[in-house]
Amino acid sequence: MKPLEHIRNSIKKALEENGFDASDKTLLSLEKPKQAEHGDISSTVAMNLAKIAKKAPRQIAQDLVNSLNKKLDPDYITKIDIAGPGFINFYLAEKCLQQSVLTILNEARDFGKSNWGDGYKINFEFVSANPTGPLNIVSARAAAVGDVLTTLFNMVGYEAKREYYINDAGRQVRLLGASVSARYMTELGNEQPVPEDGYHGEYLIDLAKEIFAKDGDKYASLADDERAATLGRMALEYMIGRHKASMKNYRLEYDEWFNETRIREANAHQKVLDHFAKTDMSYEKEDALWFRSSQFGDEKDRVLITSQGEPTYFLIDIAYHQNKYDRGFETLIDFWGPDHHGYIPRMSAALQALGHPKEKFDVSIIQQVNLLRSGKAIKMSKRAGEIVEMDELINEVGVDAARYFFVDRRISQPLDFDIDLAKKQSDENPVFYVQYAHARICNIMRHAQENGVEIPETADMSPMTNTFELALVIKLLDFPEMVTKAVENMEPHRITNYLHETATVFHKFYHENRVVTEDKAMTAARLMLCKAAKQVIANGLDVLGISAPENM
RNA sequence: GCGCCCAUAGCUCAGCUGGAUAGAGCAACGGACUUCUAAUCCGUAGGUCGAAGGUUCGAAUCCUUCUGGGCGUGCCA
Repeated sequence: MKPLEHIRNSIKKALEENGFDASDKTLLSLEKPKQAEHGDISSTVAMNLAKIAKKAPRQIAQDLVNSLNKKLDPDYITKIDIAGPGFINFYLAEKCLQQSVLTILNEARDFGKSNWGDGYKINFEFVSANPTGPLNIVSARAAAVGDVLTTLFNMVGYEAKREYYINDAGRQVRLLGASVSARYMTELGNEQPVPEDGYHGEYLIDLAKEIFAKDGDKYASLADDERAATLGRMALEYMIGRHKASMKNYRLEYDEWFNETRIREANAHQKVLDHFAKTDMSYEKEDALWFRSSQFGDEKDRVLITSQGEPTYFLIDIAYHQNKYDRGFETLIDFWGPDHHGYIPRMSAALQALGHPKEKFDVSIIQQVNLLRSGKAIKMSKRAGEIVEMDELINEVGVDAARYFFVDRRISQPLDFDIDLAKKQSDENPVFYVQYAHARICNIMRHAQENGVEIPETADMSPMTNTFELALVIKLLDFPEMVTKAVENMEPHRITNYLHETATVFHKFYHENRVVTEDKAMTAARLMLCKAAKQVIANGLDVLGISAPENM
């Protein structure tokens, strides 16, 4: 058993023994004291109980410690203190930390995993960009965040899937067709303007050229709307293909690419309309059909069917979300761009009206990205081809740096992405700092082997006693805790922070302790410690989808 | 007007759900390579946590108001 688990279990039993309710998981959370003299692990449970129990926190702490002293294994804990207003501080036994190195290595790739989520099925939908143009920078951030969070949820025992919704129908697709058709005719020498609200990006000129090179003037004789439809389908396919290629290049594998057409062809939105009609959730006004979203806290009611008789995007989207529930997902989590936050109340309202509890649908807004080059913001305008594309950025800075930077910030925070920094191969760049720690460990291993020292499968860890070594183990043991916290708070940046801190602790250890020496027992123990550090850093980088280089 | 996000060191940000003396990284300055990679480490300096109230044993963290910034507020998607 790992020391944190042991402490947690013991606190739980101590709580029960003293007549407290121990079912609240948050009561059992542990923290690391900032000052070394406050021990290795600390619990605030006594202070948190003070209000409920209406007793002095130090008194509660004393009662708990009395129980704890009877339960704790001296192989794990050498001392328990009560300090300040009622902190309970635990001092870990050296032996316990030494053995923990072996535990980490034993769990290897599974170190960090747990069954906290209990197989609960969650659908993560993210990016879902319109297939009318290349993916932009915000999509790149959403992709990184969504991918990493899905990985984290799966690590702690949820059954989480990645999903991408493709809007391959509706008004914007017609506009795409009209736009590419205009570009195509222009290519043939019959200049036509791209519709005002169409897509003006250069990528459609390129596509028109491609079509012309392949098929010549084959489509010129078609009627305008027929040509727009035909070329529109080609453009759609081309764009979706590009989106898929971008994601693959970004090391992101979706479980599902879901076409809007599937909803429309199955007439799934009709079921939503029927349900709303039956439950009096909809009404007609000014030739349109409205949904009573204001009854669920939205500012006003929303249109389901326009006065022209067309289903709105909103209606189709409701049916799509219902479809996700129908496929067995218990909770839906969407990541949307900042321009969509006004859309949350109406979708939440619709799903509640369909009988889904409010908490079964959650949206996280991923804030915008500002690209910086030479310290200045790059203007990203959606107009007339000034889009800075996701692929351009990835090609310039690399997948590793891009993923790290996009995840290294709270998602509710706008992100400044410094292109120069991301490319820099120096200590200023956190990605290299972390990767370097991994490469450095690999190098120690190589050096050992070159000098005839075999990398041990196991070792007597008792020579490992100094503060740098023990500090490293304590840091490594914190990894599963970090993973759980990242999931609970939907905060993937905790993983990058953790990795950076771990790299720091390792570099300090490296600086103070020579690993491969004449002392065979010490060498073996430190090699084991290095292996454990390598494993944890690799696991963390793996969560982020970032490579763990053997040398740099 | 209303709604969402935000305000912490010169810059970029953490701050583990209310805890102990507010921390990193960059930038600045001063040190450490005959050593398993100096892509590293050590040290110095830098703060009225936007402002004012409130809640309590205790607030950067929770509540209210204000100031200042970003975004949104279609029978678009």
